[in-house]
Amino acid sequence: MQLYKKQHIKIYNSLSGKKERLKPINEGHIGMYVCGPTVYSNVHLGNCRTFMSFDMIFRYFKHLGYKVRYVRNITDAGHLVDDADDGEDKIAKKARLEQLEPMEVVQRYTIDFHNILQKFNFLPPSIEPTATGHIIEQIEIIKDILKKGFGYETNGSIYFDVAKFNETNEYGKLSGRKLEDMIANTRELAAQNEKKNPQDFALWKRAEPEHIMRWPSPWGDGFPGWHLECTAMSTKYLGETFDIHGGGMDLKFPHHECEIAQAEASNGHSPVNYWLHANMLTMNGKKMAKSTGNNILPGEIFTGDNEILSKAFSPSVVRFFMMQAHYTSILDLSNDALLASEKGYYRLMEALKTLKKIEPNETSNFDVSVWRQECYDAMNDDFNTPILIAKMFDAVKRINLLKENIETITSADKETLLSTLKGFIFDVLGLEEKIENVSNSDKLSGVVELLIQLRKDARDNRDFDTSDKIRDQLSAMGIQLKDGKEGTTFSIS
RNA sequence: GGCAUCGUGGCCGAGUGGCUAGGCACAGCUCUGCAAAAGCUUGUACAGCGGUUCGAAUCCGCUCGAUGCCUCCA
Repeated sequence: MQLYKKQHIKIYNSLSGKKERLKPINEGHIGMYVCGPTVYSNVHLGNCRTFMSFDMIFRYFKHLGYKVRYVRNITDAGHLVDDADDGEDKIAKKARLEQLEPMEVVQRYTIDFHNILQKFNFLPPSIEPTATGHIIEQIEIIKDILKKGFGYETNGSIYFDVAKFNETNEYGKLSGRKLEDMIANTRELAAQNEKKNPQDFALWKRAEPEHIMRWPSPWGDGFPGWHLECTAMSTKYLGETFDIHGGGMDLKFPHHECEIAQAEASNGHSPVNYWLHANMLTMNGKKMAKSTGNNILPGEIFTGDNEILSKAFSPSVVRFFMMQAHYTSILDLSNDALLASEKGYYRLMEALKTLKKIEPNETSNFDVSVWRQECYDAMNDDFNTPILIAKMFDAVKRINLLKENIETITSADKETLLSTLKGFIFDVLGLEEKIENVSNSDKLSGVVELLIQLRKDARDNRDFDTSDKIRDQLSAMGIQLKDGKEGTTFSIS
């Protein structure tokens, strides 16, 4: 039997503001769309947190046995830099600055994006479509919206008529805004001459002669508006109504609001059953964003090459750090927080190694099945990874007690404990065991074992100068010796 | 200015009415030749002020503070 039949998930739906029981449209199947990156610069750590949250959610669905189609797009066109009326495409701007073809920019940063995600041990999405690959679909949606009377053309650009839409639908329901308030609070912007109302947004923009990224359309050469690509690609691959749409909190308005409007205008019904929004990663208490310069690149964490860091941190440590906070909470990055996570992560990994070596007994005094269900309960409650990790540490404590022969465990319970831990730590949380070069590791282990033996000999002879020298110098190299009842073991950090 | 969210012990961070979250750090003890590792013990925190309640970190109001969105952004 599939796990999902027993484990029932509640998720916080941004649209209703409540936790709701997840009921997929088709039993056993989940369709999920997440807004991907705009590939005009290196992906920063804040971006990674959002994608990591949805990677964890994707992993948990798969763990439960769901068949998931996970679509995460690449925005490689259509993102305007300035106000829509005199905007320039973000990709095209970067291309001009760097004297590159737009697609050269796209290629460079798409590769960077994939490299970073791979280091973080992300699972690839089922489909990773690009905006430029779906111009035709986008044009078709615009035609449909025009036909239904929710759009209008001005000088070769098409805009969405928000006021008209709001007569029959509710624009602003996702972000808790009312159109009247938005109108009352609109800032005075330069000439909005092409739009009927400032709230209207572009579905298609006319391309000026100097504009490099351009496609033909029934309204002349141009390029699609930013919000449209997600509607086009999610509809194409997941259908007019699908289960889950995710993205960063900052996309709630206007991007996701506009997606809802486009889909409702064109299809006549709501596109998404559950809206999920991942919260921001801050640094020094401020949002991380490319535009403000307050950001850190993943590569800088892996090398320690940033002024806020005292050392380098591995991708798994960063992942563990992020998983210790709930995805809907703001998380603040600091060197101290990373150091604390690193210690905890190593302790968890050590316990896992220890468990493999535990000799089983006739009885257990640890109710593994109760603990196991508590782990699922944590994840079923809106993917509460901090609670899950607390449960993992409950197990760590038990394992260390087993090591000390204070508690006992049966062979069957040991297997359940081990497989559950591995399932959550590696499959769901996506953490990785430190992978050492195997051949080097074998040789190194032999050398360390030899030194441990020499140290033991020295200690037996009460030659503590020699024994301490071995211990301290190994420690200085990052090899820690641990004296236990069953002899000495070591770990390499 | 408008709309949201949030304010938890030294640090990070769970927790929506009564029952020990967890991690890191710190202290004491056990173990140890001394350490480390591991185990045990200790911390009575919920921005402030009022209110509801037998009882509130948790509900309501106000104040203060922080952040996000309102313009590209995960």
